[in-house]
Amino acid sequence: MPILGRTKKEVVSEFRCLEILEAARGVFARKGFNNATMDDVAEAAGVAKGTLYLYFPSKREIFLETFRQGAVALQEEVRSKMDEEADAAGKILAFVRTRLEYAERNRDFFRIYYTEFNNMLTHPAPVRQEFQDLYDRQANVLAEVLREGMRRKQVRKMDPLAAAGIVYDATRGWIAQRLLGWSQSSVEDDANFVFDVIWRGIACSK
Amino acid sequence: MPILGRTKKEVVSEFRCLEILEAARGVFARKGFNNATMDDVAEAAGVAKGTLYLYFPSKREIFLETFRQGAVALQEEVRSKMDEEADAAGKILAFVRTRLEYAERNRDFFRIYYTEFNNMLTHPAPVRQEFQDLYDRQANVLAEVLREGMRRKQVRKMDPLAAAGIVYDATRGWIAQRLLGWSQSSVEDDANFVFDVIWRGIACSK
Amino acid sequence: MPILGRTKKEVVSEFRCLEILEAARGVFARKGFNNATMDDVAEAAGVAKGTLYLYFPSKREIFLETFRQGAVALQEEVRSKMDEEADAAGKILAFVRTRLEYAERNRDFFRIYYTEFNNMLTHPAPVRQEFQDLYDRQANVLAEVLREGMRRKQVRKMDPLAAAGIVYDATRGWIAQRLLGWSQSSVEDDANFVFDVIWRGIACSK
Amino acid sequence: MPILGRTKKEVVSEFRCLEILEAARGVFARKGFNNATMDDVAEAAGVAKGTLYLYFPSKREIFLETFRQGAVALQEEVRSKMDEEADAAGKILAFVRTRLEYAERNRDFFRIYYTEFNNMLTHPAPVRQEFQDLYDRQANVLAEVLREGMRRKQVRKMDPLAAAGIVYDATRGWIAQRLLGWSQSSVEDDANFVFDVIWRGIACSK
DNA sequence: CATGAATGAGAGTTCATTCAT
DNA sequence: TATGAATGAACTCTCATTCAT
Repeated sequence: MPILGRTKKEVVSEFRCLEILEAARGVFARKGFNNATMDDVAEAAGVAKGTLYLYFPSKREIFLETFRQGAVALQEEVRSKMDEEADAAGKILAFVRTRLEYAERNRDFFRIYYTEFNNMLTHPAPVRQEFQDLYDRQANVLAEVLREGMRRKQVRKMDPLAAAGIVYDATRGWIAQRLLGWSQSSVEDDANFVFDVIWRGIACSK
Repeated sequence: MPILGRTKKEVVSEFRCLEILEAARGVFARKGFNNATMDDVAEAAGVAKGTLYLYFPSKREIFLETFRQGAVALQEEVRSKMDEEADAAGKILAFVRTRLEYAERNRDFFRIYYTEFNNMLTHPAPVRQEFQDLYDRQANVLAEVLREGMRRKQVRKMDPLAAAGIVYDATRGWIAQRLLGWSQSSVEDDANFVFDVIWRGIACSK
Repeated sequence: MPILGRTKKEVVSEFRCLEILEAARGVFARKGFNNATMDDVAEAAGVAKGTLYLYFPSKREIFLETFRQGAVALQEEVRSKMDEEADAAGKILAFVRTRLEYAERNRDFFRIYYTEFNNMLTHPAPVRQEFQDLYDRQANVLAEVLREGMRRKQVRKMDPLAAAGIVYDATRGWIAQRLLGWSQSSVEDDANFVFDVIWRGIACSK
Repeated sequence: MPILGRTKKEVVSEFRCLEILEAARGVFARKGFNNATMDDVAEAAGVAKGTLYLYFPSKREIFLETFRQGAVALQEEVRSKMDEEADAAGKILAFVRTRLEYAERNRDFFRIYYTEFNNMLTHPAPVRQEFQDLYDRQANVLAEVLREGMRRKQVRKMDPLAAAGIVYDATRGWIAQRLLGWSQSSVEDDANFVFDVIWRGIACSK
């Protein structure tokens, strides 16, 4: 008896999926993709090993979904926060701060993100495109902001995609440092610091 | 008949070691640590599997040595180029440019560097310290340059280690982009661009 | 639906365990511990190699269990038969005869027992104690019987443990000879012969 | 220039052989056949691994020679001591005592003897006969002594080979106990004890 | 003669995946 | 739908033996 276009079964199934992904995220973050076993995931999820294969076709796919989920959520949160801001400076600060905050709230995801992102970009062709798209979209949003900023003379003339790359990398690197416990400051302070340096780097000198 | 304190055998042995590392570097870069097998390495090196174990005690150790070698060489090259420069700006540009150049010449090493560096930092305790030290040393050199720059009023007052982190990450990120083929510019141009943004970000505004 | 406190699964699992041990016993008896491979055992048991590791943590542990099983069963059978007898002579005859009979019925076990017992006593520390205990217990039972016999003037005054050693070794040696096919007599006759010699050796001369 | 039918080369070669066997005996005694490596043996002998193969065709053959040597020496010593005695009792005591003494002086050999003797008897056909012969010869000497004793009414009527087996096994077992450190008595006392029990077991009751 | 670097078959063990229940 | 016992290919590492020097 379909309700709101979804049967009860579908709801249960989706819920199970999420439970598994939640558990998997923790396991992958703790052990890394290769050292995590399906037994680990099954145990963490409280289901039998075989059950995992009812919801996902392979270990790799669980992993990727775990990753996708976090990446999409991150991206949406970042875009939404950026949208609330009016100018380039505000948007870029929002970009940096939101990512730092998200990382703080989703350490498991970010640990995966850092340990496996490059892996995925460099090695096995099949998934590569999907994640490159994810990056591209994010970078393009940033580039668009910068382009607009240039039009308004707030940002220096430069390759917008290149500048986006620097914003991205500086943020990314800073999150890694926080994850490794190398920063004692608040997220707020760190975000402001990174933004400050970057913004001076790309802003029109008055 | 020892020549210059080394017998012929020692020379041959060391040469064999290097051959294996060379081959291993390629394999690890192509497949990643976990997916590379000792058979792969042996075949690439043109020796039998057992031979690998005459020169290295384990797969892990081959990998680490591969890594160490590249990291140390990189560090030395960077430091030497920085030493040739007189002031903070010159030294930082040297830092960025030398790393980009080195990456260009040692793509295999950098592919490993990116895919496994975080892995090592986050996961298996035993080696962690060694590679953290490597990073620390590099970061400290950079921080010292910045500190000196601040004293001379060339660099704004800020946490030198934090600033070093940004220089480091922006460079690192840029190299990744080049490795992924996302930049069409010359190393020279890219280095100048990254330096330009960073330097404006941290320099004393006139 | 648990029956008698055991689910069907547990029964099956235990049965599988026994199947594997049975097969392993044959393999180890035929080839010895070192020359037997896990492939051999798996094939003999009619399961895949990986299955062995569902039931036992290592080759060594399969072997030891194989051994333990036989040794414990032997010991219990011997002790029970000895208990049925009233005096030292009867008990010692029971000791000799039961061991010979058991060996006849469990040739595989005894082949292992002879080829690996000393091995275990002399070489690898970890298991040693367990098997030494097994021997000690058996020897002590025998010694106690002899002590009682001395009290009743049926056995000559002598070190009971030393005498127990001789009973033990003579029996052990005789079993080896039977296993090697060097005796044509019946178990009964051989048992009587060994007992006769030993008993005259240790009994009080009238 | 052959002297006494042997060239200098042959003498050196034989000496080298003995050195290797000496070293091998220690290694095999300490680690057992399977766990001893040719590297171990080479190192203990102070030669290169390849050299071992100049003198022996295989690891197995070194081991067997090690064994043969000790077994033959033991047998000769035992036979010679028995020959010095006039009657059955004296000869059997000589048998027991000489073996115990030899074991005391050649612990390495006996450790091998016990850990591998059965191994060789039960498992790999090719060598089996040789060592069975060794046992047979010894047992036959003993049986002959007993037969003569029976003729002289010193020993009870019984199967001489069977009785020889018991003498053999009791002695063998006792040596094992000494090797394991389970006896505190002197060799002399132990020999007398074993002889005493056995002799009463087989002697004509007056 | 002596060496020891090189070999490669083969060992024990792991684990993603399947499938009968 | 859920299970988990079973699978077997693939892994790292060992070591007796060979052979160019």
